Amino acid sequence: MEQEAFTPLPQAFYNRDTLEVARDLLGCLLVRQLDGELMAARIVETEAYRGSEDSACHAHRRRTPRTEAMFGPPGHAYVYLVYGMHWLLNVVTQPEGNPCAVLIRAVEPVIGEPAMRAWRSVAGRNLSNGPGKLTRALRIDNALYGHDMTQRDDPTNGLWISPGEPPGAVASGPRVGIDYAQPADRDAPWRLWSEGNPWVSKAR
DNA sequence: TTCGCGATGGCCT
DNA sequence: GGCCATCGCGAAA
Repeated sequence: MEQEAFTPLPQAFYNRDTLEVARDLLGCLLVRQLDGELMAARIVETEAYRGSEDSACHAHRRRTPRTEAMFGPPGHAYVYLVYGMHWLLNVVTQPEGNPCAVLIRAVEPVIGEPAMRAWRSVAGRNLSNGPGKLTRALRIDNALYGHDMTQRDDPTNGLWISPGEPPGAVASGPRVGIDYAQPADRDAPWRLWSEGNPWVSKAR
């Protein structure tokens, strides 16, 4: 059964140090199913956001309705809107109550690329080489806020991550767009990507 | 190819 | 009222 190849990563995978999860997610498959149609894309770029100790993390200051999902169990989705128009997908990490997450910043289409392009008609890698681009290609928005990505509860619709092949080499650098953070957090090399992969987002 | 900038809305002060 | 974990357009080169 082909579906066997797309088993969701278990909660234990996410219930670890956030930076380790961010690294280990590289090469894994982000899987989206809509009305039975399966789409999958390899994760090639992530960023770690490390809770109350990280001034770049949305949950750094206090618990609010928006960041509620980050305080929940690991393996659930934290989805939010940025710049008034782009949905960004994060996966919650660490034990419940510790508000950490990994932002998925770029993916490489593997299965169902035509379906992604049918929904989002842009040229080449613009399909999914950025955090707001991949959510549009895979049709991820606020409806998936708090979604449990460790289970397939619905046989025809869902969002989860399956194991994949680790990249040959992992590169790292400062995270994007967090100039407001404390210098130590702003400069921390917690953005990780598959070295040499052309689908990695371009730093502006 | 790169650069400059407008769009757009929820959250936080 | 200001600030964004961004994108895509048009212009310049």
